[in-house]
Amino acid sequence: MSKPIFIEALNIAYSLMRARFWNLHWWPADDSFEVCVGAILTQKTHWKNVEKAIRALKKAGCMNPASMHKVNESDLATWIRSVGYFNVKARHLKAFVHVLIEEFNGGVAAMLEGETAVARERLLNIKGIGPETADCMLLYAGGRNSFIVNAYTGQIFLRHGWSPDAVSSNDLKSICETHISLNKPQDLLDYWQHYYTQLVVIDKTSFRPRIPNCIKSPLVTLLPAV
DNA sequence: TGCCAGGCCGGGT
DNA sequence: ACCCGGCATGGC
Repeated sequence: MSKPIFIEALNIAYSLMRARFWNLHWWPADDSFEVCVGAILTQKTHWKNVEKAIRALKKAGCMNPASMHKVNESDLATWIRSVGYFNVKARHLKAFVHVLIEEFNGGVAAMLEGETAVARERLLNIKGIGPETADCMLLYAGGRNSFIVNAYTGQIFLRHGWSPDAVSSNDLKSICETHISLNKPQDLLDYWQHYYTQLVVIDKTSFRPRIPNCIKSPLVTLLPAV
């Protein structure tokens, strides 16, 4: 298992991000089912476009497990058109609600219960749900302690020298889950929820990863670049 | 105008 | 175990 160069930075970074983005909350949704739907819709997609689709689903009376299970896939696709990849995403939404209804009686909480690793594996077995989507569902809809690693996380960690290059997403996830910690475990959920949100927001506002050695992150103005 | 968003799947080496 | 094309609209 590879290790980060500068483990302390992971928790120090939180203080810096928190100071900058004070109490940034996520995930924007009315209930846990909507979190899951949003997680699938936002794959490689601007959240603005997801908002449109969510409004359309609500207008169609489809933003609940039972209705979404009943409607046909092509109707679903027309309502979520604005997110792009609407045909595949309609199929993935149907796959998700199928399991949700058939195995858990439509209960999102029930689906995300139990051993975290087991619940996560259950999600990953559904076509259209990969690591990031599963962890978003667990962390934001299920209130489970599953740290979310996405492309941004790796880029930002690499840029600051917090992880060696070529660290896999799985390794990065365990590194974070081991070292991004608190003395009070009961606050860990909130901590990890903020952490992911802030990393995404930082990257959206300040940095495009395709320029190598780019030093523009707001964190770098506070922490020396490695 | 062209580039790219809060990924994931399937098929090919 | 990686690598890559496909999926597709909308905003800047």
